[in-house]
Amino acid sequence: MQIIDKEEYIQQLSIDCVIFGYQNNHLKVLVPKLVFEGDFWALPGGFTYQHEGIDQAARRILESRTGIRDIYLEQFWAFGDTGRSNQKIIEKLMEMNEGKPEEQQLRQQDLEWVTRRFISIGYYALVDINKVVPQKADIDESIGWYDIGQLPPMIMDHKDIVSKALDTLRLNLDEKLIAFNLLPETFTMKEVQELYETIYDKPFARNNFQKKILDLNVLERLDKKYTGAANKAPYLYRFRE
Amino acid sequence: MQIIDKEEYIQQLSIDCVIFGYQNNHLKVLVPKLVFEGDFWALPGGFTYQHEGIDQAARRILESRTGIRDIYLEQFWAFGDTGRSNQKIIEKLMEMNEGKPEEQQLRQQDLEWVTRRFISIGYYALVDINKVVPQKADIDESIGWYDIGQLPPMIMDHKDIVSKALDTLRLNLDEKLIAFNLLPETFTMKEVQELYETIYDKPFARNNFQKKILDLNVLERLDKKYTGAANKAPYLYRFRE
DNA sequence: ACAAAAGTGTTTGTGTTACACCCATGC
DNA sequence: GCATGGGTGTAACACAAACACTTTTGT
Repeated sequence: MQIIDKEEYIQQLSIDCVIFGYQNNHLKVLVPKLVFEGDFWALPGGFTYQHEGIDQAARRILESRTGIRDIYLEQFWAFGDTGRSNQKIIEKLMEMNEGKPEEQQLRQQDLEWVTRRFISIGYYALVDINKVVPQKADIDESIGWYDIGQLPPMIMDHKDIVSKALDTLRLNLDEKLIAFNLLPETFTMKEVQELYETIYDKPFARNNFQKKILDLNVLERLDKKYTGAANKAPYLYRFRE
Repeated sequence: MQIIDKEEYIQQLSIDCVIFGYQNNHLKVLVPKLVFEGDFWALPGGFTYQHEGIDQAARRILESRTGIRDIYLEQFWAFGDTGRSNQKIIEKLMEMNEGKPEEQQLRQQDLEWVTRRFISIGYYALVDINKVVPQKADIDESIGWYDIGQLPPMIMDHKDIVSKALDTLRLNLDEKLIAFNLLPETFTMKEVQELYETIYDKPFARNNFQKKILDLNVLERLDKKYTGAANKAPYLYRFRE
C-alpha cells in the first residue's frame, strides 16, 4: 500500500482546500476523516506534481473530492510557520497504529512523508452543495459536510486555515460577487439574503438588501415561484455575468 | 565559492520581497542586479531554513538587504505556475558564463539549485527610504532603488510579482493605515497627500483629503514647519497607533 | 499690499439606513 | 376578508465631493 510516490511531487509543499457549501441556513465545509485510528480530521489536501502549477494542483484535488468541475476556486494564503508538523499528533498516530507489523511499516513510510514540516498553500472553493458527490481519498475513512461553527477536531492548524478562509470569503463576497456560487441555478431574493446573513452572521434589512443586490445588475429576474403558501409568490432569479 | 547549502533549506520554495520606498513623489522598489553577466535583475529573495517559519525567513531576508529592523512586512501571494523556471534565461546564463572553467563549475552548482522550478511566496515591505542602507548579497553585482514605472528587465515573473504587490498595497493602504511606514518620522499633510497620489496615480482634493486623514485619529499634530517660503507654514504630523 | 500655499467652513450630491405602505396568495 | 410574506416607495441620515473663504508667511 504505497500511497505517495515522493519523487514526483514538490517536497514539503502541500495544498489545502477549504470547500464551502451552503444548506439550510448553514455554511458548511467538506472535511474528510482520516483512516488512522484516533479520530483525526484534516482538510482535503494534496501535493503538487513537478510539472504542474499550484492552481492546477488545487483544482485537481478539488475536483477529485467533489466529483464536479468548473468550481469557483481561489488561493487565499500560504501557511508556513514552524510547528505545523505537530509532533503530538504524529506520536499519537504512531502509537495508535502499533500492533500491525506488516501494514505498520508501509504506513510508517507514508507517515514520514506526511508528517514532515510542510508549507501549505490554502485555497477556498465555493460549490453548490447539491451538485457535489463527496469522494473519499485512499487516506480517508469517510468524508462529510460540517457546519463551520461545529467543526470536528482537526489536525495541525487546519482550524486556523478554515478561519482565514472565512475571513477572505467575507472580504471578497461583495467585491467579487461570488456568493451565487453557493446557490443553485435559480433562487429567490430571500435565499440570497439568508445566505448573506449566514456568512456575515448578522441580519440585513429586507428592502435595502433587495435594492443593493438588484443594483448590482448581475441578476436576471425569471418567473415567480409558487410554493402553495398563503402569500405573494417570490420571483426567481438567475445569476448572469 | 559555495553560495548555497541545499540541505538546510526547504527545497523548491523561495521567498521574494518587494521592498517599497518613497522619494520625490516616486514610488520605488529595491532591486539587486545579479553578478551573472548579461544584465539580469531579480527581486531580493532567499530560502527558508528547515526550522524557520516563512514569515521569519522573509524578515531575515528583508533585514539583510535593508540594514534596518522593525519594518512593515506582509505576505501577499504565492506564485507557483509552471514555467517559472524560465529556461531561456537559464540557457543565456549558461552560455554567457562559459570560458571560466574553474569558477564556472562552482557556479554551475548554484545555477542548478537556483534554476529549478520554484514556488515563491511574495512579501511586500514598506520602508522609510532614508533609513535604508541597501546591502548587496553575494549573488548581487549592485543594488538600487528603481521607480516602479521604470523597472529594469527582471527575470522570470518578477515583474508580475511587483505588480501584484502594488495591487495589494493599494487594497490595504486605507484599510490597514500603512502608508505612514513609507514616510519619515514627521511629515506634512501635503506629503501624505502626495504619497497617496503617487500610489494611486490620481489626484485628491486637498481639503477633503486632510479631513479624511485627520478623521482617522492616528496623527498627532506637532509644531509648524517653517520653510522660509512666502506662505503659511504647514503643521508637522507624527503617526501614533 | 501682494502672491503663494495652508487651514477651515459650507453647500451639494450620493448612497445607505430606517420607516411605511401596497400587493399577491391561499384559507 | 384576513393573515402572511413579497415588492416597492419615501424620508432621514451619514458620508463624500465640490466650492468658497480665511489665515499665515516672506517679499
